[in-house]
Amino acid sequence: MLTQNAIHTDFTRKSARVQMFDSLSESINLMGATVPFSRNAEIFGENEPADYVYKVVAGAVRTYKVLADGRRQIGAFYLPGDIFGLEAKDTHTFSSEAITDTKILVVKRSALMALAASENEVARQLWSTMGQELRRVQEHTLVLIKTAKERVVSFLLEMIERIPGGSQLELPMTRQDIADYLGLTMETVSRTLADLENSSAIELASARRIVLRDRGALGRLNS
Amino acid sequence: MLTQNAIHTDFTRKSARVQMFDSLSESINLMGATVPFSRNAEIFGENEPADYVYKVVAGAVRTYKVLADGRRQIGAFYLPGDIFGLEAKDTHTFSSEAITDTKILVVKRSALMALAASENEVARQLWSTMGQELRRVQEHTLVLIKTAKERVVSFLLEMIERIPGGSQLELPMTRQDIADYLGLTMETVSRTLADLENSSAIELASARRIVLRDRGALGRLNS
DNA sequence: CGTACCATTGACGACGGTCAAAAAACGTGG
DNA sequence: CCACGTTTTTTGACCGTCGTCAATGGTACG
Repeated sequence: MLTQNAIHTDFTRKSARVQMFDSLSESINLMGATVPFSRNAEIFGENEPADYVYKVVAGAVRTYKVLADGRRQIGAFYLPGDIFGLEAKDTHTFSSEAITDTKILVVKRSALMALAASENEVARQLWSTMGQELRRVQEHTLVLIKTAKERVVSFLLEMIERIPGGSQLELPMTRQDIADYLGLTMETVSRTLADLENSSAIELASARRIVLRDRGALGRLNS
Repeated sequence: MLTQNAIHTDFTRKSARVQMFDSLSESINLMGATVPFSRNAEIFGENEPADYVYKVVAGAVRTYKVLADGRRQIGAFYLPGDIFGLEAKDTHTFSSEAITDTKILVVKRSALMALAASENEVARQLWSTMGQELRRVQEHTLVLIKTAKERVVSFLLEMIERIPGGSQLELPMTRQDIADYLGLTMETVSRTLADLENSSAIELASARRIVLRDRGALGRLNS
């Protein structure tokens, strides 16, 4: 993917006046090119060279791997503001796709690394971003040993934290995506959500619109 | 933990002539103090300040988290040569214990970071070590969505790669450790190993000594 | 308005968990 | 070095959760 031109931008002057607090994110804003991806379009593939780093502007992204027999594991969902595709080695370990029509900032990895060499704060935040990612994945392994109900609740609580909108949850992903993220089948996800609605912990306004009615109950169910 | 003195070493002269290929590991060798931990001793605890970085000299280490209801998830096993306890933030996310009597090199994180600031190669390898760790955890999430048999086979194949000794596998950890690493019960681990022996893919010389008899079969079972 | 795609619901069975007991391995001290 | 107590591992019986297969219902988009 990304065979286009348009990726290259002159950033030498801009990067000189990088902010001190969120300089990594700011640098990507300044140096990056905005690229649109339509629903289900591949952003990068497993084992492809990791020449770019990405930041979601609008929409949502999933990273995933597919096992030999077709089972798919979704490693993470990325939402507006999230940085992804950052690798220590030079190839991507996961594939990634746009979940909905999505706008993504794309920046050359080499440019970011070069900037990190001179701007200490950028280097520090690259390190910190990688660390956050490591924590996220570690937390995810904890979710994968829980029961189906606990996994679904964990997912809802994770998303309510990350998607703005109070107790209203507008999900961009399908039941199958949720299932592959949680190591369940979509039938089990669907049934579990129905259960949670029956116990009036949540309300399914529509399939993709979920209202968290009783967070206390959800917290208790989260193991 | 680690309230001792003995951690401080003068490394300024030594670090000046650090090797170029495995400088991080070498630096820890030079700067670190060797500390013995006996079987089941805690090395560091969850949420404790991450002031030190560790490298296994001899023995084996597990990192883990315990959920509210007592379920334990082992995040990783570390064997001689492995570096662990490296964090981006300043507290540990997992606890860690010695599996057997173990010797561990301990080095101040601040010292390592200071060295990284001047020695570019050390900084590069810190980055790379963190990246390897991220990959390991990502691979682990893939294991956690498989069937019991596949998980056990994955475990055996991982360990045969990491523990020297050809097809002979001398495991330092208990069935319970393996179970908590794989998200299974120890009964299921035990039964699955018995299955694998019945199909003559492996041989249980003793509980902790396993011989991989048919790697082709094991590879096929690994999904 | 029709056609995919997506989500829900039902029936059923298997995989792996739970509880319990026996067997084996290990370590310690007499 | 053996005997004994503790820990670890194995094996058995049973059951619940979640996966599978299948059909129906809902939603969105051209």
